[in-house]
This record gives sequence, C-alpha cells and structure tokens, in this order.
Amino acid sequence: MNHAGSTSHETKSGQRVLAVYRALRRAILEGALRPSLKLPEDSIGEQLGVSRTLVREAFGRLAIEGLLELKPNRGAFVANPSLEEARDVFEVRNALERQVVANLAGRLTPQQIATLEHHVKLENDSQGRDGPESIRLAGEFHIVLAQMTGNDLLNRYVQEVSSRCSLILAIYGRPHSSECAVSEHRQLIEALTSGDTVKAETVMHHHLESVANRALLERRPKQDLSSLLAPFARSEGLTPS
Amino acid sequence: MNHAGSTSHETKSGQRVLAVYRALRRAILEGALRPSLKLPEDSIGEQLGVSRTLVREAFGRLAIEGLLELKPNRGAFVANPSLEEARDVFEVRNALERQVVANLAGRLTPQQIATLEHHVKLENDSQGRDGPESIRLAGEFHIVLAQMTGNDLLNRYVQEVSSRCSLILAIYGRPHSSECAVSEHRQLIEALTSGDTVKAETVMHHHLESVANRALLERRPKQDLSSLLAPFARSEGLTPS
DNA sequence: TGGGATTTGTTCGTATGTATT
DNA sequence: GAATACATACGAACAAATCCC
Repeated sequence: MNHAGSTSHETKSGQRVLAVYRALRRAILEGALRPSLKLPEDSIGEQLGVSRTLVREAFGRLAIEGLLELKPNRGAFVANPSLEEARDVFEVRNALERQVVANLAGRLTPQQIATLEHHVKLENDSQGRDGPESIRLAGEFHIVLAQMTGNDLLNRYVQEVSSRCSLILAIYGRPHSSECAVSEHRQLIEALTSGDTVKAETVMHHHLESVANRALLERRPKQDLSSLLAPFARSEGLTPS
Repeated sequence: MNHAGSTSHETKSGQRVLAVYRALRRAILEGALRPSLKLPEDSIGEQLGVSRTLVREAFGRLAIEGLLELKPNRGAFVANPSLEEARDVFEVRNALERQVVANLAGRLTPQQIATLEHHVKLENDSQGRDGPESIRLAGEFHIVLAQMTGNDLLNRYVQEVSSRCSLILAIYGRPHSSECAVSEHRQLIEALTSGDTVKAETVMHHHLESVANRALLERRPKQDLSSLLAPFARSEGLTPS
C-alpha cells in the first residue's frame, strides 16, 4: 500500500514517534551523531523510514531535553554545551539528586535495596572492559534511584539532566571515567539503608562533585575543533559550519 | 489571502507556535480553561486561526509542562493534578529553589536587590485588591529570583514548576491565599543580602512550606464540579462537557 | 548583489484507531 | 457484538525563508 515498508509489524499507531525519539537519543548519547552536527529533517526521516512530521516532533522533545538545538528557519543541530552550561547542568543535577536521597533515606524496602545492590554488581562486572556499557550502567543507577522515589516529576527531571550529563561526558569526559564510581555507589546505598539523611546527602554531593570534576576539570574539551576554530574562522571572514 | 485574519501584523514565521503555546498557557493558568476540560485540536486551531499542526505542537509542550494531559487516541485535556501530584510538585520546587538561594546568597548586586525590593513593593500595593494580579506577582517573585542565578536550566525548571503550582493553586487554593507571602519575601531578600546561605535556605524552605500548606491543607478542592458531577451525569446517561 | 537550490514552516487530505450506539 | 461516528496520527504537497554560488 505504501512504498516505505521499513516499519516492521505495522506497530500500534502513536508509538512510532517514540521510536524516532529513542533512536536519535541513543545515537546522540553514544556519540554516533557528534555535537554541532546538523540534522536535516528530510534525511533523518528517510534514514528512519518516517516522514518529516514525526522527525519534527521528535526534534521538539530532544530540544527540550537539551540534546538538540533548534535554530528557527535554520534547522536542528546536535547540542554542543559549553563548559558553563555543563556546570549549570551539574548544579541542577545536584539539587535534584539531593532531594532524591532525602526522599529515600531510611525508606528503602529490602527489595529495593536488593535491586540497587544487584545493579552495582552489574556495574562492577562491566568495569573491566571499557566501552559505553560501563558508562551507561553508572548513569542508570541514578535513574533507578529517582524512580524509587515514586515522584514522577522528580523522576523526569533526573532523567533529563542525566541525558544532558551523558552528552557532556561524551564531549568533555575521558573514555573510561567511571572507575571509582562503583565504590561511591556502594557508599550511597549504605548511607541510604542506614537512614542517615544528612550523610546520604553528603555522600551524593561528593559523588556528583567528583563525577563533575572528572568530567570538567581533568580534561580539556576533546574533538570540539569546530568551536575552537570558530572565532579564528570568523575573523578571517569564513563561516564555520 | 487567507480567511482567518486573526493573526495581526503577519507575525514573523516560526513564532506562531509560541503564540499558540502562550495563549493556551495563560488561558489555563488564569482559569479560563478549567481542569479536565477537553481541548479538541480542531476547535482550538479554528479559535486561534491556526491549523491543527501548530496546535498539536503547542499541546506537546504544555503536556511536558504538566498543564495538559495527553491521552493517546483520546485527546488533550486540561490537567487536573491530584493532591499527591501536587505534593510531588512542591517537593521538586523546594529542591530547585533551595538551589536558587544557595546560588544567590551573598552574591546579589545592589541593582538586583533594588529590583527585588521594587517587586515586593508592587506585591504589597496589589495586596489590597484581590484578584489574579496579586497571585501573579507573588509567583513572579520566584521566577525573577531564578533568572538572577544566570543558570538557564535552573531557570527553566523553576518556571515549569511555578506553572504547575499556579494550576494547583487555581484548583486547590483559596482566592486570596497570598496574604502573608509579602513579608516572607522581604525576609528572604534580607537573608540573601546578608549572605547567610543556611538562613536563606531555611527561610525559603519555610516560605514554600507555608505556601504549600495554605494551598493543600486548608481547603478542599473548589470548582471541580465537572469531575464531581461526572459520575452522576454518566450514570444518568448524560455526557459531561 | 542577485538568483537558484535547498531546507524549513505550514496546511490539508487520508487512514487508522477508539469510543459510542 | 457490529456498525457508526468521531478524533487523532500520519504523510504529501505548498509556501516561505535561508543559504550558496
């Protein structure tokens, strides 16, 4: 009936936008689509086998999450957050996750504790081999925590800032910068289980601070030649992409 | 050229989605569109002189902000947050604004202090006459504070939760529930100016707590006749609007 | 500077899915 | 339970703006 048979199974209507959104999200967070890269609606839609309408809608969500930058009449570009924006994101993340632990301290069920400990074990196992798996798990830990609060809004915000942080780490972080994270996660579980709210908040704060420091201080930006060169190009009358 | 000349001045293209978004946002927050009211894309678009595409896009943003609920294949409805959701919102708001004051304490410029004091004066003046003006100003105070941090993400989140809180107050709050807010705002400015971070955080916490309490504890839901009557109407074979 | 090509912004028609009688 | 009616989801074509040569 139609020419683009790429959609398998004739999925239930209304889910395809989400599929596009998730595909792009993964592609960005895993670095397949590099920062500042332009994403034309047409080619993306063609690539994914959907029309521009859906691509545009997915773009909207990704822009709100800060993974894409939408310039009016110019198109969509993969976000390339500055160092200052990166610091802002970590500041907000800190505020949100502080609330998460305040909410959870002393209230974790045995089942939840088991879930968290299982997750940390997975982190530990994947630590040896580098690659995105380890980074993904380290980030997921925080998302699992947020989900356990049962506060949907808090959960959504944490998920958003986590996405942004992943992108930031992809830009500014070094390949395997999650080495000590596992032990810090263990400390956090212990503090939460003991019910000491203040200690849990402190541990979380230090943990996020160290993550931010590893990402933002130890390394200079990698692979942002474009933004580095932009001022020079402009002063020469050139127009950087 | 077209039949619906409602858009004045032939506004620059690309801004019309924002116009739709803002119009609906105001209409909801000012109570013109009551909670649980259904908003068909078609009639809204007709009313505003735009096509369903733009309406749909605006709906998406409003849904993300929690002002609209988008039920798949059912349509868009003005959000009608439950008491539990309301508490969740206030919890997140507390976490965010705590960060705002932590960011601002002792760092306000004289000009910023003047701006804040001017704002409080406006609040005080409008306090006598009831009406939405007073409520709007009280909410704006917090938004102004967030803007002063210079943290765009924090600013956006505070704006979002403020919107949600406005809706919650419209549902659960009593008409002029912002009476003591002015003095609390004055205390906050003083604490911020003195540079005592802990005290500023404490004041903000108490302030938000009292706002939440005034909204969520002292009153039962008002003006949700529609949802109250819905079961009865349905059992009588009627279709509530 | 100007014109053509490309891309976005928008509209509208059709198909599909859900609720109702 | 089937058919009707309605509303959304989607996609293709049109119009406008931008970019590039």
